[in-house]
Amino acid sequence: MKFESITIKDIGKALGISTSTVSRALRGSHEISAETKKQVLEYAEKVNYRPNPIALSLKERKSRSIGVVVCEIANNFFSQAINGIESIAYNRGYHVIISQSHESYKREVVNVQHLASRSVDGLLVSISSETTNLAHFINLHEKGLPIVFFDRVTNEIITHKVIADNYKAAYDATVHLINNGYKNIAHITFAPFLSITQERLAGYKDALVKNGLAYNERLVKYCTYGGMIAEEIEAALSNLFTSTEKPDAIIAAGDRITTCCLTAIKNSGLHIPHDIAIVGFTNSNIPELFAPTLSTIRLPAFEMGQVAIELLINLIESKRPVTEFETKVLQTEFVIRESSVKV
Amino acid sequence: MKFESITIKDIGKALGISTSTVSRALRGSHEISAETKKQVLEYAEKVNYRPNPIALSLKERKSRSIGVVVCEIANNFFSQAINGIESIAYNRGYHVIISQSHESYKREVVNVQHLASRSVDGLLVSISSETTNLAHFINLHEKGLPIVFFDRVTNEIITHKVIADNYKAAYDATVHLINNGYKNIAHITFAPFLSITQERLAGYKDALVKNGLAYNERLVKYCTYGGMIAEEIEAALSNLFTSTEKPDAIIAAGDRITTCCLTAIKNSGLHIPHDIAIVGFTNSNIPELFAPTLSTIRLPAFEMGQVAIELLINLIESKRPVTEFETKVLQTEFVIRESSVKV
DNA sequence: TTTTTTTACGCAAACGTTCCCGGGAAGAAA
DNA sequence: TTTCTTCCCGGGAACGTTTGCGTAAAAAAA
Repeated sequence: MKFESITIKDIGKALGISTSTVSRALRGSHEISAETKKQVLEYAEKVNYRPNPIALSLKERKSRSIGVVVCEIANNFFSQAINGIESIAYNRGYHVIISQSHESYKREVVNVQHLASRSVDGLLVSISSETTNLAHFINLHEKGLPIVFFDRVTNEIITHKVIADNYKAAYDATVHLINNGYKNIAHITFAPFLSITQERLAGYKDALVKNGLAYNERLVKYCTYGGMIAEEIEAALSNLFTSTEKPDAIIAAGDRITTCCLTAIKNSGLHIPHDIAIVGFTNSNIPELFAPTLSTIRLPAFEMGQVAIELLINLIESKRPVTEFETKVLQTEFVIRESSVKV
Repeated sequence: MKFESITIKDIGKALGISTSTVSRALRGSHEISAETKKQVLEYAEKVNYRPNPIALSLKERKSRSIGVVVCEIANNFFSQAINGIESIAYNRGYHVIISQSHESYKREVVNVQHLASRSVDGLLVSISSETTNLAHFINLHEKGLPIVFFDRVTNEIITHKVIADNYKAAYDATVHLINNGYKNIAHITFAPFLSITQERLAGYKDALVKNGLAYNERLVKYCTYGGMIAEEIEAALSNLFTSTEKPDAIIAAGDRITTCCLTAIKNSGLHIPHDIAIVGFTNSNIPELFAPTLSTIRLPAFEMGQVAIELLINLIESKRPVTEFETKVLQTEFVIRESSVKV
């Protein structure tokens, strides 16, 4: 099955003029007579002519499309971020091609290569939790492909970055729990190499220390697969609860981790927040529907997406090589609900 | 900023052979000597040659990309469906370009036109709730662009369709509520023109009638914007609760509608399931975390995506025009939890 | 040796577009 | 009348590939 469409050549033939004249008329060149222009424009309108973007891409060596690399879109944070990305990209005439790594290094590499070979003009990336080797990004970046990282970023590549203030978020959440009388605060988080993990861990640590509590690394559990695998989180939890230093509070670092924790706690018969408190990093829009209602740290996902795509498009459209890069830090939103306040 | 890459011309020049020879060597043509092939292959590998897909698209008049038109990806059903779509598309060498209508007819039209002009090879569509005029699809379809509808389908276009068994789902849910002693069962659903609305409504009606209850149209509320606008749902609810025929149960037709109903009921101080029961069509993966746990009808989103993309790719790759179309009906999953069972 | 076949490769066109360059016609300046 | 501008427009190359056709050299057959 094929899908024929009208070309500039067809118009030229129909009107008895050359393709170059048609092209120029369409672009409103001054060196085409008003009469010819009118004729071409009218005919093009009549036959509903649409320039072939593929031919244009070939000629201009750019595709007006940008690639997005995230772990998965079935995740509140990323789907909201993609909404932000799309809202801007569309207006600026760019297409968005989304690919999911599912937290797998291998798939990330494949996806990135695929996107690059599809000639995307730039990449918007949130690194997978399995990724420690960044060669696939570095290669492309060195060849001149504009890349902007968001949320899960890296210091190994000097470019624009957009992150949330994870340090402050974790700090505030920890202080909040301490102020509510919790003393054994666990932190269930992503893979240790991820920037978000490190930022949050730092905030968590500092809050503990500044409030006279010791940092206990046995209370920190890393989920290498970022919660894609429920067993991983359950293992972390059972490990916590069987240890001698049982936590009385948890800070969960992600959407899945949070819901998994809630389920596990519920199944274990513990009472929230009496036996254990929980604060979750989640962009769920229904934290009030949980029982008890869930205290959350919400990332500015939509805005992060918007800022990231703005930066990327600026990079793409910049006439001269950009040498000054910035890291934008957006504020998170901390909403205290029942799950972290003892009654 | 631009991003140069290696072409077969470069390879030819480097090896002192023509581009056609390089092309043929790369494709493993039999009319190229083993020696030359080896040379070319090795060199291509060495410089990391990647064929330019844009040039290929131009030549073959297809882009190996397919467009997906949904309401929004920040929705469990659609993000799961997209996962299904991607899982297949990737393996078969297709790119997926996602666009969101946000339940707006205007945006749907713009998106579809945009996708078409980007030369997608086919379209996977779930119609927006505002859409009553299908001209934008009919046009493209008549020009030969393969389209497969899923979830929200239409009878105005003869092509493959993939839907859930909405009739049975609604029927079963209604019967379940009746069996649990509920008599005034309300149905809060999408726009009346949507196929899913009609299918569910039919199941709901038939279940009532077959169980000796009268169908009361005042208990059915339509949300034209499919729950994108919370006020719409709230209005429907307050309308229901202030009427003389107060419902004692609700069947909510979508993700957003369900959560919105839960919030509203919670705020109104009513007790679920004592004062009012609720069953929701939702693909949320945390219905157990709600209080009370939520009885749900889950659509086979992932499978629907998979089946739809399979059908679409078959259509695209079919040598001869396809005249036999099918409508696949997949089964839903009904899980009864606390919200619909009186204690 | 001559003729035929096979092998291995190059040329050029095509996909749809833009844009440089060149040139004819008409009008203006000499 | 001749020369110079100005105004319009067409030819053709280029972007990266594939592919039909042509052909020189080598191999096989005569």
